[in-house]
Amino acid sequence: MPRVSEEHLERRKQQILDAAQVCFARKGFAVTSMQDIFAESGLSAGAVYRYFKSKNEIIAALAFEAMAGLRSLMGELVHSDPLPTPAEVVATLAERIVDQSDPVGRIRLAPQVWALAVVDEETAVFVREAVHTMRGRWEEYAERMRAQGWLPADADTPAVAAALISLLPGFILQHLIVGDLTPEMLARGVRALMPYGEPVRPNEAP
Amino acid sequence: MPRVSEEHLERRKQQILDAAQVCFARKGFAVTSMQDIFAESGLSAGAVYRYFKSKNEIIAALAFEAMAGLRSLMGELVHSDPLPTPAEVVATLAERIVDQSDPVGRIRLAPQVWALAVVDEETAVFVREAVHTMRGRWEEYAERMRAQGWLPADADTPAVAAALISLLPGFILQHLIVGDLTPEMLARGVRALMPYGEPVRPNEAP
Amino acid sequence: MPRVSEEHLERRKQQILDAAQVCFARKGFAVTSMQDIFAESGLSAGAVYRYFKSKNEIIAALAFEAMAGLRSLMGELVHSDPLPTPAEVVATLAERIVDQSDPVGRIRLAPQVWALAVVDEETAVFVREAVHTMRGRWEEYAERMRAQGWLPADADTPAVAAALISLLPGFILQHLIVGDLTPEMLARGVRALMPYGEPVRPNEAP
Amino acid sequence: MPRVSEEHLERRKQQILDAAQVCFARKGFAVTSMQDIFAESGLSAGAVYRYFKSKNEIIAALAFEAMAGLRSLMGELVHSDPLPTPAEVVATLAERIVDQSDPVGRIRLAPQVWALAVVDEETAVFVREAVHTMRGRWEEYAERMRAQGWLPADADTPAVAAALISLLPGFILQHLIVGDLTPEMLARGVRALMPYGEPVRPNEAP
DNA sequence: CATGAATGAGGCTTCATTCAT
DNA sequence: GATGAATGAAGCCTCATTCAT
Repeated sequence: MPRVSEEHLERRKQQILDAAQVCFARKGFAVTSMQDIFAESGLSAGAVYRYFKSKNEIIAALAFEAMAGLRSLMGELVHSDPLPTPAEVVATLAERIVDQSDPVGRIRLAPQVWALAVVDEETAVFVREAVHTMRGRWEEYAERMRAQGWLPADADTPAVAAALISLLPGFILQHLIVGDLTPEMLARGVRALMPYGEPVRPNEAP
Repeated sequence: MPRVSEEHLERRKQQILDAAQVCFARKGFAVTSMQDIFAESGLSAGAVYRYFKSKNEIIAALAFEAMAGLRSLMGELVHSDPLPTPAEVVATLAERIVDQSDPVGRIRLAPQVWALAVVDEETAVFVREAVHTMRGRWEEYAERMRAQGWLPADADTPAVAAALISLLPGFILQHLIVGDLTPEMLARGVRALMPYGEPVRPNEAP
Repeated sequence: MPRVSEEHLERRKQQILDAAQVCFARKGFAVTSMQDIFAESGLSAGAVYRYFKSKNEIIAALAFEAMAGLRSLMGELVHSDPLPTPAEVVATLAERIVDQSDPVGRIRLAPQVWALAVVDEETAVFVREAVHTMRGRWEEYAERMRAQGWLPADADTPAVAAALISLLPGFILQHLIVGDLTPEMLARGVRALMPYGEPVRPNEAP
Repeated sequence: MPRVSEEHLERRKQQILDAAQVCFARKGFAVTSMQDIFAESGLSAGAVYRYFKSKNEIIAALAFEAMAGLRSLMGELVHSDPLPTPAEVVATLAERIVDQSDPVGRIRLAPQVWALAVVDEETAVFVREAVHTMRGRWEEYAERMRAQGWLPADADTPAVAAALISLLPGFILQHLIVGDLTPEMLARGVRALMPYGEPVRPNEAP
């Protein structure tokens, strides 16, 4: 029978995660110290450790959130009607990504999580999970493309999904690190390469 | 053993970098300790510090090599004759990437470097540099695509380059973390989306 | 044990300074390791570093105290009534110095501080400050000497102050290093050279 | 049967001592590393270690030289004719000290040596030795003072010597650290306090 | 004789975590 | 529940010294 309300606990937890997120986005998982998180959250060491057993648990929670965020990003697009072109889908996603990449935005954690997943099996597990879910969404989309006649009847839709999904990390990195790639530009490139719905197909083989 | 040859020095430096590379690929920049590198290289602390002023300098050297490696990967492809389709280019690159992703392969460092670049300006500098060079190569390729009639005459080739290059990080991550994406599968997906050179274009707009 | 009293904190700080003082008096600033201080204080590394940011900060605090100690030594003497002779003043100061030169006495740090001040500007700053204050006191004394008729009316009292103050480092060093110079002996020498208040002046020029 | 001439060895040794002296004067014994000395001397590690068994041996050699230098400073003054007043002696010595306190001057080592002597018995040994020799010189001087009638017949000449010698460290420190005490000023102060040879004694006792 | 690469103990400091209050 | 002082292992790096060449 908890003395404090469930929501109080939840609020505290979120307060810690928010602070940690700011720190991690600023300095990365490794360089951020727990003391940084104490300071940013305004809580004491003991308080933070009441809600999270370890720094790794905070990282894991945030890594999970970051992946979940990416995953949820592409939820509804699949079912839009009429079927958006790949350029349109990509543009929409890229815009959402840009929205979340302010200095404290969740997206800034994505590259940290990927790097961690390469060397840490525990992290790899739910990155894989997130990728699989996302691929599922893209597969549905690829199937609608095929139904639309945008792909051959025998097209390998999982492969198409994998290819389309591959565009996103590249956009995120170019956006976060290089900083000069806009959603519009990406969409323009994709549209040139995959001109679905364009009045004239320019790329007929000779 | 003083007065050693220039190449001895170079060999030592490489010995250290190789050892560090193994450690970093295994545990990441942050978790790898200098002791790990001493042990892996078989050298003493003092010896390593004769060649590199700090752990950061080793990381920087390796990060640089990793980006340079990625960059050099796509050197000649641009000039192949006849012009390879995007699917072919991507397949070739993906194969090279796979070749280099064994436990000690340089590619395993790429995600670490990206993560670092997001929070460390110094690293960001040469990641940017590498991206710009790579984009240059892809732009040449995009221009050849246009010349070939695969892109509209007014196609935004820098945008096309940015879009195509975006595919690679996604492949690397899916390959390293999820492990189930092969070069062939990626190529299949790309070919379905960009069927240049196919006898019949299936995806005519209605 | 959080939320401790202000005085607890102060006590801890003093505990550390006391331990450091013992170590420094025994082995000098350079040879004393932080481990020595941890052991002597009975505190852990982390505890010590909670109160002092670095070894240098401990040295600085102690160096400051040592100089402040010397300075405060000669506070009241100046205003004694009737005016003590230089020999009396010097004897009194030397006695106090002897009192503080037991193995844990602050005076043992003075030579360390002087040595440091020669090569470290930061230390030099407050040694200078201490010297200036002390000279001020001696100048007041010199002025009373003049008023007493012990100095010519046009005597350069700052110069007299500098000369008198010069006797102290020499006494400290001879006491600490050679060990055979007592306050009485110094006073005897000074009295022979400056026989103020003696019934007969023996040193008339021919 | 040495392959190289005796004087070559001596020259090398001096070359090393000179370099070490520069380093020590600049940064102090503790902060100066052997690598600093290698660099300053232009010799290799092996070369330096051929002439000195350890860093401590270099310090000892230089500490000895520094004390010997101080000692030799006051050699001939004692026998000057006619007998110089204390103010004159002190002025002359102070001038010599100033001459040697340029950035690489031997005098800058004196405070280092004193500090070392307080904590290191080996150093203390020859500082004591130097002090004793110097006191011997000052005693001769004090005896001449007495013969001159400047001191009472029963004056404790060793005590007078100790008192006079005490003035020097104070001058050295004020000169090196505070920087505003000139030989002239010191002499003025001493003359006011010990007006030997002045036409009129102002400080007659009542 | 000289070189300078190599050693490795040990120095200073940080930081995730605990627990008495 | 909350606090924050305390812990101590471990990290990075320096440096006096050696010795193969």
